Amino acid sequence: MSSSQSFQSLPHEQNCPECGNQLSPDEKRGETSCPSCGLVIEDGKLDHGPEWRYSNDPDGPSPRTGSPNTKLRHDRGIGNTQISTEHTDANGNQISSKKRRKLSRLRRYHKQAQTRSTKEQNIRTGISEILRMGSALGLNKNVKETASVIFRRASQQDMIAGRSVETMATSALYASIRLTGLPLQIPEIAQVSRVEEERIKHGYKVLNKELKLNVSPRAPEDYLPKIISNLNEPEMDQTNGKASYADESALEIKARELIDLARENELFSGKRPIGFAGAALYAADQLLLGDEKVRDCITLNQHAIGELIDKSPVTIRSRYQELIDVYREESG
DNA sequence: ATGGTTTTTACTGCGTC
DNA sequence: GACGCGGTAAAAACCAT
Repeated sequence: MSSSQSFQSLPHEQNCPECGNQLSPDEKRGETSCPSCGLVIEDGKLDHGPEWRYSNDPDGPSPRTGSPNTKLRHDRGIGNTQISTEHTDANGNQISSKKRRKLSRLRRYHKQAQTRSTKEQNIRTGISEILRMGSALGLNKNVKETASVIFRRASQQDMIAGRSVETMATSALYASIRLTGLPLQIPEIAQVSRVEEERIKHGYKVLNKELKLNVSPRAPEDYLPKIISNLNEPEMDQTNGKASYADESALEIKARELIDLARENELFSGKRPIGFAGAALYAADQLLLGDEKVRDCITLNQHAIGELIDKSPVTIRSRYQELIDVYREESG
């Protein structure tokens, strides 16, 4: 199902999705926020590169050790520190029994600190779930990291109590997917989660509200590449050829045009965005073919599109009609 | 739970191959 | 006759409250 093409993230917005003002990056705090409404777009944008210098470059940063800071570990990676059980120090000298006792005590504290609270434990399992599901869905690191950040914040604000870690982890992943604009829907995520769809939906709602995630509604365009990439999948009827116009990019461009038109005319309210995406492709195909009745492609009929986006042909028809109406209006 | 809206289901007729 | 398409009424699903 997954193709590399369909999971690319969108370019970052320069303007606030909330109020439209120019965004200002705050280097010190490592976040990009809107000066007008205070919406934080990118939080914790730190340098996660290796914290050591490669050579004896005297101008380089002072060398620090340990693995790079990452949000994908419940303790951001610093828990990798180990206190050796060897009875010798770094130079191979014996350690006194007094010091050994101290070290053993430190070791114990350290271990406790790693998973001290149940909160930390929750974050640990939550994030490992996010990683598991993310990998199953073929998501890139950014999406998983964003999901982890959301999950961590949820935990810090005591939103996990009373809900299952699984639920909130899945919901955080879905929230991250929505923020990135990936064309994945809850049913697809539920397939790799251990949680029912309804719970994901609810958890996502809670996250959205409490953390003020400010997710914009789905853009129908986001679905186009995914649908198009499935148009000529091998599992589709082999007797069906390709479309007769030049290439698929023409189809996508036309479909985008139709969707833009629909947006200008405020047709989206209440309707499933994916329906517009499917219908726009259908309409684009019709328009591009024009009067050319003969075509070797029947993959783009209402039924086939409906199958691809899991909607009925009736829905395709309705959206198609709405799209064509504004299109005809526009072009006289 | 409820009520408004959208989507689906099931059925229709029409034109084309 | 099979197929694609358009329309419709009623049922079902969905969603905000």
